[in-house]
Amino acid sequence: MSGTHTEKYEQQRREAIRSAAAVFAEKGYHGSSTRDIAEYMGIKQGSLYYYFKSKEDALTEVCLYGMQDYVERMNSISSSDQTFREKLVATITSHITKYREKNEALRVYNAERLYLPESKRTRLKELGTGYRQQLEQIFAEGIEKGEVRSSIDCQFAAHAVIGMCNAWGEFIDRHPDMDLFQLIENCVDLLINGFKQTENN
Amino acid sequence: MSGTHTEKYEQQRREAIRSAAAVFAEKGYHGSSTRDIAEYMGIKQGSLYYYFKSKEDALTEVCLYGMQDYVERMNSISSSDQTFREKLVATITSHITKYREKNEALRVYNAERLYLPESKRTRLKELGTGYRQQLEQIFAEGIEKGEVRSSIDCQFAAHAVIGMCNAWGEFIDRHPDMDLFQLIENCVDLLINGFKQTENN
Amino acid sequence: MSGTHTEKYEQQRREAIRSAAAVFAEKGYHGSSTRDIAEYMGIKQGSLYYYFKSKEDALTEVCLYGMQDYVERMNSISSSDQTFREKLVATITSHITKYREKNEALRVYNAERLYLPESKRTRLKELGTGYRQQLEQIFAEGIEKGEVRSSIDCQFAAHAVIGMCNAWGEFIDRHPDMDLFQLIENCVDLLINGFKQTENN
Amino acid sequence: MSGTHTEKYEQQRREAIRSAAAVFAEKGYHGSSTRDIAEYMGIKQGSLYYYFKSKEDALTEVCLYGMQDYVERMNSISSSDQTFREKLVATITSHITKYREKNEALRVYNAERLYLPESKRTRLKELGTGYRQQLEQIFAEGIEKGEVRSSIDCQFAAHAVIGMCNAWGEFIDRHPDMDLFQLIENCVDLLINGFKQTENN
DNA sequence: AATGAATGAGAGTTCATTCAT
DNA sequence: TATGAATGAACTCTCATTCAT
Repeated sequence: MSGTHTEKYEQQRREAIRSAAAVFAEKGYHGSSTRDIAEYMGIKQGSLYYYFKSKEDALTEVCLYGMQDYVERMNSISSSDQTFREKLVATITSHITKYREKNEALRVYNAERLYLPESKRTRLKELGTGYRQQLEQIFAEGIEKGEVRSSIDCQFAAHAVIGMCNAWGEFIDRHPDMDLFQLIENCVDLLINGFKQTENN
Repeated sequence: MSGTHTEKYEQQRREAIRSAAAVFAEKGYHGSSTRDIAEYMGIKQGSLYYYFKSKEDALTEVCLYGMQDYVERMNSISSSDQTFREKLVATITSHITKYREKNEALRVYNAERLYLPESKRTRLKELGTGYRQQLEQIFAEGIEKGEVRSSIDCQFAAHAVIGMCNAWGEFIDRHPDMDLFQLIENCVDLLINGFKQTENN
Repeated sequence: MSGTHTEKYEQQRREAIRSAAAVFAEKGYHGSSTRDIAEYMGIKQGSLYYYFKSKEDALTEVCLYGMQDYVERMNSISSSDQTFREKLVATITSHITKYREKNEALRVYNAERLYLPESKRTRLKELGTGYRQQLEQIFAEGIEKGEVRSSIDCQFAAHAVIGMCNAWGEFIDRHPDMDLFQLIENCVDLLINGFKQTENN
Repeated sequence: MSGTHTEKYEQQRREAIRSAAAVFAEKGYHGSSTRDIAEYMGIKQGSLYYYFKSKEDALTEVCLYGMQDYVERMNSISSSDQTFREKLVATITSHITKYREKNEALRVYNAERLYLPESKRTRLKELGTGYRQQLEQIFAEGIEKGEVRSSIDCQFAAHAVIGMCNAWGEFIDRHPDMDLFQLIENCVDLLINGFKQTENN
């Protein structure tokens, strides 16, 4: 891909993806027009098609973009040698702060990816599945080390963490004044206590 | 409202709301056309306007409809004389099973209400706030009775429960074979343990 | 088809087909815009889609319309009990006068049908083939009765007649003052002499 | 024209005309994009404008190119000292084989020239008229020498030959397996017999 | 000699909405 | 109570064309 295009092109293309992310995040995929995106970017509508083959293509790119470093952070968390608790804290922190960093692309991924046709969703699904599996693995290790009670279903646990983070993500997006530090602490507290080893279990 | 219209009209109107809910839930608000809704209902596109002033009006009605008995159930749970645990179980069960009963209206409320202009959202906000406050109250009582540790922030707790239920709701909607009983049990387990009184707290 | 729509609808639809025929005939399929057609018909662009599913659909209908009574006339000629010469005269007359009657639809069929996807062309092909085969049959009879020399290839003959008529059709369309009577006579003369039995053949 | 440009330029320009011919022939004038033409030629869209002032200009050039050696051949046939029959055979053979040689430019001339504005069509008309007049002259000579009956209208005859050849040209273009030799023989046979002197005429 | 980037106009199509019947 | 017919605005997308480099 790089090599076939000039530096300027790639730069503008990234800009286009970011613009699409911002607009989709605000108005939703179907609620956004290509003119909206172009205007946000400061070019004319028709010129968008120099960077995207179609509006759907734009959505695909935004979703991929949104997942990428999200997944990368999980890779590094998962492969580190922290304890279960530390890894869980890191995961939650990473996930929630991404929303505060206004990572519109991730929100778009969560809210709009289902509008993509199956064929364009395969790569996205792989990324999502990869993320979840690493989180499951963290829980599995937690059970091994006795930090998590063995009755916990790792799949359930992973989904629950992700779901809760996304829910809070949406929330803080609409409440910009919220104290993230306190929120993360509360989440960690809830989840750690909810999953941890108990005397009689 | 009632009184000016015949019985049949009201009946058809409810049918129109349910149709709109079904279509919005499947395709999203902007992705749905008024023709889609009319077709789903078995009437012609123009006839919809006999029941809705506009498409936006339809969304408003759907969201209200989606919230109504959801909130009502919470009213009866909240005012019953069950224990904290029982109330939490009832809340989660009510919330999650609503999704399995294909309560499309609730999904639409969660996913699309933000497309409504502020003015049309006031009543919805009141309902949502009411729901959350009752849930907060349940936690407050849990703390009083020593079933929940006092360090828990009731607002946080309520939001967390709602967020998690919605997340699972979306999930089971895409996984129709999932075992709801097990899921609810896992949720209850996580939340009860996550919030409950501990020795040193 | 009839029965599902009102009388007015069918009437307007026919009007739409005629308008499309006129516009396509003048500017070609790709050179015509749906706005052109609508304007010609005296309605607004968007309203066209009440009568056609797409521009391509309009082309299909025009082509079918153009072939229909053209083929019907051939049916009646072919099944009459005229002599070979009379049938040939009738065919040529019918074909050429259709162009003078400003049967734009037939011109469109000839010039633009290849832009239709294979799937939409089957019915058209059948009609065209039917027409040609009846003409071939006329020649076959001519041979039997000794009016056409037996060395003539009926397929070639039929194609030649059709091709020549179309060529003249285009021509007279651009030369509205031309004397059709003389032209038809010349064509008949050429073809009859070209195909007729000779002493040494 | 030559003199202001290098050799390479003229070479590339001819290549551009041939490319435009090929693309126009396949998709029609309005159905072709300048990008199609450029791609066919192996250059970029914008670069086409180095060789053509506009798309319309390209069409003009293609039509001229298509007529040129077509007319030249007629010149040499017409000025040779062959018999009427020989000249007719040569004309038909030349015309029909041009289509098999995939002379796209000629097809484009026939199918698309009417899209050009009057002003750009004068030179084309001259060429076409010249061609036809030479063919008329051949018939006139045929009458003089008693090979064609005197009642024949030379204008009609010339048009008829051209029309028939074009019709078959289009046909063989869609039927690449057809036996050209047989076809030409049939055409000659039809036309010679159709026009020749008869006992009683 | 050729291109990358951009544009403005216009294409086909959809759709919320209206209204006479 | 419901519909057929129409509309106008908006939409996604294409394309001929320009021009600095």
